[in-house]
Amino acid sequence: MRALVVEDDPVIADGVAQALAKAGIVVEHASDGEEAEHLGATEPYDVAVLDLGLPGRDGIAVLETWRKQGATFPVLILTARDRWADKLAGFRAGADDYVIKPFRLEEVVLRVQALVRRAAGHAHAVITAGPLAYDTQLGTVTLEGMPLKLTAMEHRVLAYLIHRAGRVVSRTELAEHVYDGDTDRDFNALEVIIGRLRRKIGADAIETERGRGYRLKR
Amino acid sequence: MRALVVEDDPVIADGVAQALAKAGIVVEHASDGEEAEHLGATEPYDVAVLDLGLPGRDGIAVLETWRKQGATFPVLILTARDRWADKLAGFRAGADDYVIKPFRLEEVVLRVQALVRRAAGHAHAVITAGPLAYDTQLGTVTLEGMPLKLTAMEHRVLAYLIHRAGRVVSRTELAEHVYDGDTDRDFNALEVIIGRLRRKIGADAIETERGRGYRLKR
DNA sequence: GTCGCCGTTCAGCTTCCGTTCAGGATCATT
DNA sequence: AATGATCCTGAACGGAAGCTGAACGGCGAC
Repeated sequence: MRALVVEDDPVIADGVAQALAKAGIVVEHASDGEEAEHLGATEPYDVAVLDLGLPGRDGIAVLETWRKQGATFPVLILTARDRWADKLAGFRAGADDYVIKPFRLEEVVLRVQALVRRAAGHAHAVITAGPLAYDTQLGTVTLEGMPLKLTAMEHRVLAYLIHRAGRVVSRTELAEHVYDGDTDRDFNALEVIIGRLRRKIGADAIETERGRGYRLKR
Repeated sequence: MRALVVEDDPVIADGVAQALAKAGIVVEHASDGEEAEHLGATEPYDVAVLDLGLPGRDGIAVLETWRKQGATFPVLILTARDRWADKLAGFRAGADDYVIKPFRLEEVVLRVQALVRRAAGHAHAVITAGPLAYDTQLGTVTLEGMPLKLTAMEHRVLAYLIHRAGRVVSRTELAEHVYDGDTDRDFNALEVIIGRLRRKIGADAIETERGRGYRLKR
């Protein structure tokens, strides 16, 4: 884990940094808005701790810049100001949590960990097989980055093959996983699906192991 | 979006429920720990608001049970107790945020929305999908900058789709998140809503994945 | 009360795709 | 090479999935 701490007061900055480090987080530090903007927009952090009371550039403006540049890491805001308007502005700018000074270091660590934990919950789970990539979250399959247009049945078959890429999958096994329950299994239906898939993803992507089943090239 | 509010004080429960409802969130309510445990473990909520001061079963225990059962929705904890130990225990048990009583209803709504948004993987308070932009705090949707006039139901459906933009959303999933647990679900009602949405935001914005669901273009 | 809005229901229709069929191609075995 | 088994494929069918216009009915506003 990698965190950016934006804080001009060296005492607070040091305290937060050490507390986070003790929790196993790699900490980098920016002491003014410009440096913060640059680092946050270019480096891949997992979380940022941002003080609003910066000299010069406003913390909210820094956050807005980050978000405009496409940074998605969660941001915990530190502030001495307890005013409603600040909270609102912070949330609107894309902050994820708030801690009011003075605070306990443990609280900051806990909240940072909570943010990281939740943000990690949607790391994209992508399974690849050769030029194919199956995004389990989006429910889409791409071929060399290009999204494939698949029917429901084709999708089910290909998804299963990708999960078992490199292994021989018998027709029986395929049918069991692709059809629910007690459908009459005529393998010819599957053969047709395989054929249509081959036309979409390349004829040699799915190999036939005669008498044993199919194998998707890895 | 669908939220579970766990709160034994009917006044607070009602206030929170109404505030969330006004923000377009479907709210269900549990007034004791047992009911809360059961609902949270079986129904697919997008967020839960949990009071720690429950009669009988402890709120922390409820949360622990949820997490043990694999519930992943974010949890906002309400508590009158401002003691450090409670916060710690709450975060340990898998809470995502904290609000101390007495609180402003707006703050709860704001934090709930931030949690939902973050849980869906969005950093900024304004979520965009193609020409659409959804302001999670104002609750407004714009199409190429022009504000859209949507009915309550259209709003709920579109908001959910925007949170899941690019993903295939099954009719079942959609129904589960825009209706409360008691309503009979006839997909045809959803089809009509989708049709009306398409007329407002463009026919090709929402793609039909036959046999799998809908997908809002990103 | 009465009016208007909106969520739902219904019926009819269109589109799509999973399956079937028949014939052909390919392979293993002798 | 012959034969039988296995697998492929183009075409077509039929039913399911989804769309839509219209109308109903409930509910809140005035």
